[in-house]
Amino acid sequence: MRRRENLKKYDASVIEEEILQKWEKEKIFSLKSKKSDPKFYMLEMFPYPSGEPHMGHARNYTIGDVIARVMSRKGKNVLHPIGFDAFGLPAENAAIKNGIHPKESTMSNIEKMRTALKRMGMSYDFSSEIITSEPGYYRWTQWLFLVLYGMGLAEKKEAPVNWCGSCQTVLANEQVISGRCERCSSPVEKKVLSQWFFKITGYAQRLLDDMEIIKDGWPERVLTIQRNWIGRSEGAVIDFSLYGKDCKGSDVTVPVFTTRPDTLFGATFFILAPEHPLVESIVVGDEYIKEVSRVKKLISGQSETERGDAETEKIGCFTGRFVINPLSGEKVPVWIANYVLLEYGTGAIMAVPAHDQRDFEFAKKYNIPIREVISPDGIVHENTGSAYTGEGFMVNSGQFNGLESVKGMKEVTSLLEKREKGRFEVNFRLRDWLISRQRYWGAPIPIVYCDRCGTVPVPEKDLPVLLPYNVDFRPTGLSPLAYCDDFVNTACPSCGGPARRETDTMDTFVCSSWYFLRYCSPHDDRAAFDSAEVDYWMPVDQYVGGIEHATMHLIYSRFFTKALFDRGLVKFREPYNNYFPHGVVNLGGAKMSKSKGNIVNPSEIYNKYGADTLRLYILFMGPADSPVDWSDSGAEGSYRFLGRFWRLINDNIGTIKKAGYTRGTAARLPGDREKELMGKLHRTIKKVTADILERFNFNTAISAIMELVNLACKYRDEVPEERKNVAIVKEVTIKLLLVLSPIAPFITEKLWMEAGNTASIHRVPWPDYDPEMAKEEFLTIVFQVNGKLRDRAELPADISVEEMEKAALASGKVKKFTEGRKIVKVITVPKKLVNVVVR
RNA sequence: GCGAGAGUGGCGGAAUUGGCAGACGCGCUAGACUUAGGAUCUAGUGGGCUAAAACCUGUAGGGGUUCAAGUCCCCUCUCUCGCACCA
Repeated sequence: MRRRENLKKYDASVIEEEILQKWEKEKIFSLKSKKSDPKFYMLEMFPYPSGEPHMGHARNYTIGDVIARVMSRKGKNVLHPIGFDAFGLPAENAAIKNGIHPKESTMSNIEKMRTALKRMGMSYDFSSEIITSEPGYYRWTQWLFLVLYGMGLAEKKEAPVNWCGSCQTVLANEQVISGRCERCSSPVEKKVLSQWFFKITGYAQRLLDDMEIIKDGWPERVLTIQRNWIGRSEGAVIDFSLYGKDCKGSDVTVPVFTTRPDTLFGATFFILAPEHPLVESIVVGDEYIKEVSRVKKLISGQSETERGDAETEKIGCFTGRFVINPLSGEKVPVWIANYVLLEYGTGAIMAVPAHDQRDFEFAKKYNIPIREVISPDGIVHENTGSAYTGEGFMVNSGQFNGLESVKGMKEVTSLLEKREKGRFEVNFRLRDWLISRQRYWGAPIPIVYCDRCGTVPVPEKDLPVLLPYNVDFRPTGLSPLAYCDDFVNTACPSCGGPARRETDTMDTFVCSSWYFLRYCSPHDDRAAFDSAEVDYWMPVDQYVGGIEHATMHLIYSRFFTKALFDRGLVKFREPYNNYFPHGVVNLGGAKMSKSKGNIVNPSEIYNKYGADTLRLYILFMGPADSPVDWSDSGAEGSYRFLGRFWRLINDNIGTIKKAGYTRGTAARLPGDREKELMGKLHRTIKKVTADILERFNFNTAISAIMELVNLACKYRDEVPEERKNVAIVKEVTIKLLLVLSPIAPFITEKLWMEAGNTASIHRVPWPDYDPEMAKEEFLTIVFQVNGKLRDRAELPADISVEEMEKAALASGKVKKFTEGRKIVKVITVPKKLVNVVVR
C-alpha cells in the first residue's frame, strides 16, 4: 500500500472556512460578467425567512447554484439573485406568542439564512439582495397595486370568501386545500365580506393560451395542474323565467350555466344554491318559508369540507315556485340543494336527473320525475339505475328528436340565442384572486376612503404607505392596523378632507408576483424596475422551485406579467421560459416536520461533513424532480467519496510536481491504460455537461464523475510512479477538478490552489470534450441466439457488420446453441449486438 | 370519480433512440493494514442450482407485438400527486 505520511487529511470545516474567507475577500459570489455576453437569468424561488434554511431549501438552491455556475463557466452573463419573501403570518404569530416584533424576528432570521446560504457555497450576488418587507420594496408592490387598480384589475367587492378562524383572516381560493387552510390546516368557513380582489379571471383564457409559449420549458404535469385549476368549460347560459303572477318578480329570469344544453328537455327540476339572493325574494307562503329556512339552516350547519365532499348526502327542498323551460314551455319546480354552489357558474342549475349522476341521486331521493332525453341507441328506455352521461341521440326533445347529442348542443343553443333565451358561454373554475388580509405583517393596500370622494387611490408621490411599527397585532378578525388611529386617520388625497385608510394588508403572494423584475435593478429608487435592465435580463431563463406553487405563485406571477404587458410596462408575456420543479426531501418516508420531530437540518450536515458533502449528497440522492428520502449513511458515503477525491488529486499533484524536475517522464507515449483513462475522461465531460444542462440529472452526472475517479485511482495505484504519463495525469486532474467544481465548490477551489493556481477555479471556463478522444476504441459486442445472451466479445469500434457476424458465428458458445439447428437469419446492430435466429 | 405520473436487488437509484438489466452509492460478507477501527485498501454481493464453471430464472401481476421488451400495446393490482357535488 502507498504511504502518505505527508498528506493532509481531508478536513472539510478547515478547508471550507478558509475558502469562504478567500471568496469574501475577493468578492466572487456574483456570476455577472459583461453585458455583451449572452445573458442567463437563473432564479430559484426566494425563501420565506423562517430561520435556518431546511433541506428543501438546500435542495432547491443547490440545483440552481450548479446550473448557474456551469452557465457562467460556459461564458454566460449570469444573474443569480437571492432575496427574502419576508412578509407573512409566521413572524406575526411568533410575535403574538413571544412578544418579539415581526420586523426584528424577520431581520434576524434573514441574517441566519443569509449566513447559511453563504456557508453552503451559493453563488448569489448578495449585494443585490431584496427584502419584500422593506419600504424600499413594498413601496413598489403598492405602486403595482395602483397600476392594476388603474387598469380596473383591482376591485373591492362583496363576495362569499374563505375565512380561516385560526389565522383570523381571509384566504384566496388557492390557499384552501380540500377545505382547509393551506398554512394551519384548520377548516375554512365561508363568510360574506367586502374584500379586495385582483381580477385574474379576466386573464383565464390567456393563462391557458400562453401555455403555448412556455410548453417546451415547463413540465407537462405543471401545465396540467394549472389547466385543471383554471377549469375551462364550454357550454351555454340558459335563461329560465320565473313563473307566477302573484309575485312582484314575475318577469325575473334566472340564468343557469350548463355544459349540456342538449339535455334541456330533460330538466325536470331546477335548483338554486341555498345562498342565492333570489331564494329570499321568491319563497312565499308560511309553509314554504319555514321549510326553506329550516333546510338552509341545515345546510349552513355543514362545514365547507363536509359540503364540498361528494360523499355527503344531498339534501334540499322545494321552494314552492316554478320556472319556465324556455324551449318546451314546461313548468319546472324550483328547489334548493346543498350540492349547488353559489360561486360556480350562476349559482343555479337546471337539473337533468337522467343524465347527471348528482341530479339523479337527488331526484331518486325526493321522487322527482326522471326523463330520458339522450339515448345511446336512439330508443327510449325506462328506469335506468344511474344517469347516462355519454353521448347519443336526442329523444323526448320535441323538434330535436333523433339528433345526435353533440350536434344538439349547438343547435339547442343557437335556437335559444335566436329567441334571446340563452347564448354560448365559456365558464372558468378559476376565481378572482382575493388579496386582502386582516393581518399586520404585510404591505398596506394603498387606498383611502373619503366620505365625499369615496374610494381614492393613494397618489404615487405619497408612496410608500408605511406600515406603522408600534401596533397591537393580536388577531381580532380585523386588521391590527384598524386599531392604529395614527395610521387610519388621514387626509383625502383628492379633496383634503378627513378620510380613513384601508387597513387590510396584501397577500404576500402579491410581493412575490413581481420580485423577478426587481432583481434586475434592485436598488432603483425611482421606479419598480428599470426597463432597460428588465429588457436585458427577462424572461427568467431557468426557474427552480417547488411544484406546490403550481396554482398559487406560478399562476399569480404569470397573471401579473400579462397585466404589466398589457399596460406596456414589460415586453414579454411570460415570466419564466423554463421551470423545473424539484422534489421534496423526506425523512423516514414522511415529510420532514417540526411537529413530527423528524428533521435533519442542512447545518447539521455541513457542520459535520462540510457543505460540499451536503451539496454532493443532496444531488446524488436521486433525480432532482422526484421526492427523496434523507439517509445519514448515504451522506457519509458522499463524504467518503470527497475524501477519496482529495487523496487522489493530492497524489496526482505530487506526481506532477515531482515530474517537473525529473525531466523525461512527460514524454511517454500513451499506452492502453492511458487511452482508456483519456477516453473515460472525455466521455465523462460529455456526460456531465449534458446531464446537468439538458437533463437536470445531477445524480447520474455525479456517478459518472465517481466512475472516472475510480478509474483514475486505479491508474494511480497500479501504474508505477516512474511509468506514469504525467501529461495525462495532469489533464485528468485539472478536468476532474473542473467538472466537480460547480457541485463541490470548496474542495475543488482548495485543491486548485494546491495545484499552484492563484485565480479562482470558478472563473475557469467549463471544459469541452474532444469527440475523437471520447470515442471508444473497442466495444463489447453482445452475441445472442434467439434473443438470449450467449457470449460477448471486445471488438474494434469500427468493425463492419459482416465481420461482427463472422465473429459471432465463430464463437464457441454461440455454436453450442446453433449446432444442429437451422439459422433462419442473423440480425446485426452496429456497435451493439449480433442476434442469431435459429429454428 | 376525473386527470397526471410511478412500480427495477436488503436500500437510494442507473439503463438517454426497443438492443449486455442492476451503472454509481449505501448496506452486508470476507480479507489486508493495524494497539485498535466506526479510517483506508482489496475481493465478493438479484435469485436458483453449483466445489467451480456451465445453465436456468429475474424489472408489481397477467396477456400481446417483436429476431429482441424494464422500455411499445391491452387488462389487473398497488402507490404518489393534482382536481373533486364545477353543473
